[in-house]
Amino acid sequence: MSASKRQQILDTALVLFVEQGLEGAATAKIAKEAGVATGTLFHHFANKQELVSALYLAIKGELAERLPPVTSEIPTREMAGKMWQASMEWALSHPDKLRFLLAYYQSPVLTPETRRTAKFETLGFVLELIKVGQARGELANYPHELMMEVCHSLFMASAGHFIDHPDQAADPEQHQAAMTIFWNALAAPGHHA
Amino acid sequence: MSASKRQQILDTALVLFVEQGLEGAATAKIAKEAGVATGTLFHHFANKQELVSALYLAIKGELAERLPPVTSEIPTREMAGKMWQASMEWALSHPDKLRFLLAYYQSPVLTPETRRTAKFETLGFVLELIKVGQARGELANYPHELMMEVCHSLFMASAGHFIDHPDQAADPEQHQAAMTIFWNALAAPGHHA
Amino acid sequence: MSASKRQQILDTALVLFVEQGLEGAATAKIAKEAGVATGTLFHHFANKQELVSALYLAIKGELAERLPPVTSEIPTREMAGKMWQASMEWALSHPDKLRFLLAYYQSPVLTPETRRTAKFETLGFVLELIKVGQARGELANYPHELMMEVCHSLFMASAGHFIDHPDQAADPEQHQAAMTIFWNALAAPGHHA
Amino acid sequence: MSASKRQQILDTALVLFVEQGLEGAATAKIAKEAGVATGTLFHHFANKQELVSALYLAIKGELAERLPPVTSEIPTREMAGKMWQASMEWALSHPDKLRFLLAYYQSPVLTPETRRTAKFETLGFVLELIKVGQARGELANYPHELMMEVCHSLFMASAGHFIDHPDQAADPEQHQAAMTIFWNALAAPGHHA
DNA sequence: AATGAATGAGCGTTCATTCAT
DNA sequence: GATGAATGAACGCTCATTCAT
Repeated sequence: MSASKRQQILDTALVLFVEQGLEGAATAKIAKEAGVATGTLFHHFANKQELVSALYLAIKGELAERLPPVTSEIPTREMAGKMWQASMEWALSHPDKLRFLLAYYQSPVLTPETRRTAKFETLGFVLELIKVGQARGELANYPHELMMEVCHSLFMASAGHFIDHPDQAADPEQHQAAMTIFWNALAAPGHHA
Repeated sequence: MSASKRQQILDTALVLFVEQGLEGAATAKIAKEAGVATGTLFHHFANKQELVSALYLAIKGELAERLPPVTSEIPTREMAGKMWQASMEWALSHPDKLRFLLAYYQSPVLTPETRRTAKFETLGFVLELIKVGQARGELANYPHELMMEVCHSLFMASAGHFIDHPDQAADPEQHQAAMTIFWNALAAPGHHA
Repeated sequence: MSASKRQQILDTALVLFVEQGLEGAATAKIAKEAGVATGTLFHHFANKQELVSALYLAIKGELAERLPPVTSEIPTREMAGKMWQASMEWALSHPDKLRFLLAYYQSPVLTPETRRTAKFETLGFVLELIKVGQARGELANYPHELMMEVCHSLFMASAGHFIDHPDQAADPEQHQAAMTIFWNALAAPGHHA
Repeated sequence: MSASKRQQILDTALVLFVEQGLEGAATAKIAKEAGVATGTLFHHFANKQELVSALYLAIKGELAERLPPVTSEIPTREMAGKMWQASMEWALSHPDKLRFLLAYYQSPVLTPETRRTAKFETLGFVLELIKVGQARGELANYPHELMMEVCHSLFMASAGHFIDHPDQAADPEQHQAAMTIFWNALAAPGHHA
């Protein structure tokens, strides 16, 4: 029961944070909506800030889990395509989670520490993929940090776009377009689509 | 004096919002820091929400003002390059303003109305540029909304990256890389760098 | 009006602190009882702790004001008697104030800083009196700090006793006894009553 | 183990109450620090109030145990001196306990009932000593209650003073002075030191 | 007896906003 | 227009206490 109460709180917090913002969602409201007492929330999370961080990391972790392992047995473009597709499928089936990441990635309420953990622990595979692609000459030789930012922002922007416009998300051509944009942004000369 | 007080409030609000978040920056704190009375803030802005919106639109407007007019007399790639450079120069000389846009673009505290105004009034020229580029066959024929999201997110991510890493911002090669990524993302086949 | 609200809060706080203890008297209760809004209390005192300290120092200061100036023109015993009487009169006409000092002098809720201020700023005259008396050979040559503690505790205990037992406070002989105890405690050999 | 848990709780409560005040020391904190579960504390003490009272009475009782029995076979002054010395030795070797008594004797958190029990059950011998001394003409004929208050307050003040100033506690002359003050305060005329 | 997760009333404090001056 | 004291609802959080295990 205890673990489930913790989870209920996280689930409810996600919905309320996305709907009403971090400050719009009072801890008492979250607890009530989750069907637990106010005190229970603070039994599981030392304070509201920690609830936000825990939620952020849980979501990033969940995304990371859904992704296929990086392998160099297939061309980088194919590998990147699989990644993109898996991520996008996850995003479209968990729109609230994507929106939460989108809304608070840059917010000052997230500690740099939390951001860092999210970046390196859960997105380490992106860096790996970039290195492999560069070694094979399939990806351009831009600085790694810049490339990671580009990966992150293009995916987030595309996913957000599709979530905001479900009609367009239903069109495979648009998905194809988004993936092509992503690939062309980072491909080495001669490897563009 | 009155007009200047309004501006003092906006200037102070920007700094405090970026440093401490929207809710971390109490109106009383903003007023005090700006050197005006609490009540004065509410003479100039009906409520806090309006202060946030006014600040958001003022910043977007300031950015729009710095940009060169869209013209079809030069190749799209050159035009896009000028746009990118002018935007980036503005961003790097106003890091707080960029960070503010970055942090609150996706936040639920901004009304959809404000977001819409920002998008169409101040970023209308981006759409214009896309249309011109597509007509000439220099830009790919992706859906306009998707392309605008990509423009926005790539610029924001790159500018944020350079502001966070001033050492890398000093390297012209990195700026070149960022621009190339931007161009390649949207260029029509055969027009990649 | 503003100064009076501050005073209303102090007056109400005194009563509630004595009746219900520091923690029993919620800030909201104090404000309500004082006829002001909760926020007003915090407009005048940064936090509850500061309200307690301000009250403590205000009371000590009020007592100090009531006392006659130390002079060496009369015998030490007479001088001490005047002090004692003036203090006791004040205490008996402000029983709540005396009780407040009594209850919180040793409490860990008072910062050492506040205690120190009370001791030296408002009770400096006691030290002065002791020095004069010793110079004249009328007071015993015990260490000053010990003597001050004795002065303080004998007065507090006696005043508390009389406040708890109004019937005994009405008997001049008992007051005489208390004063004699006080004098004999500190008198030099040969000067006892 | 059970009896020892009760004792662990009392020991820990003493330390935390003295350090952080009655309200600063949450029952959960006490339990944790004592190495027992929250619920265990409430098995041994019906509620927090009872824990405080039990602690208060236990300490008073411990002090009473250390004292020599009152006898009329030696002069009152000698008897009082033995009492004072035994009490002071106990106080100096249990500074936290003394401080606890000091801090909460006057506090409204202690029920009058507890205070009364402490006064008559554990300090009955003081009254006895006073009566014997008066019968012999060695102590002044002041009202008993006043004399008991004086005994109590002088001892508490002196003990507190020595605990706060260990350097002065090391000086036998200061102890002599404190005892002389105590005796002179209550001695009958002609019996002063 | 012992545990510790759960409770929810109540706390100290904040803060957007008002309004008399 | 400008001021800042005053407001009070709402917040994050605490904590004595309970109870199923």
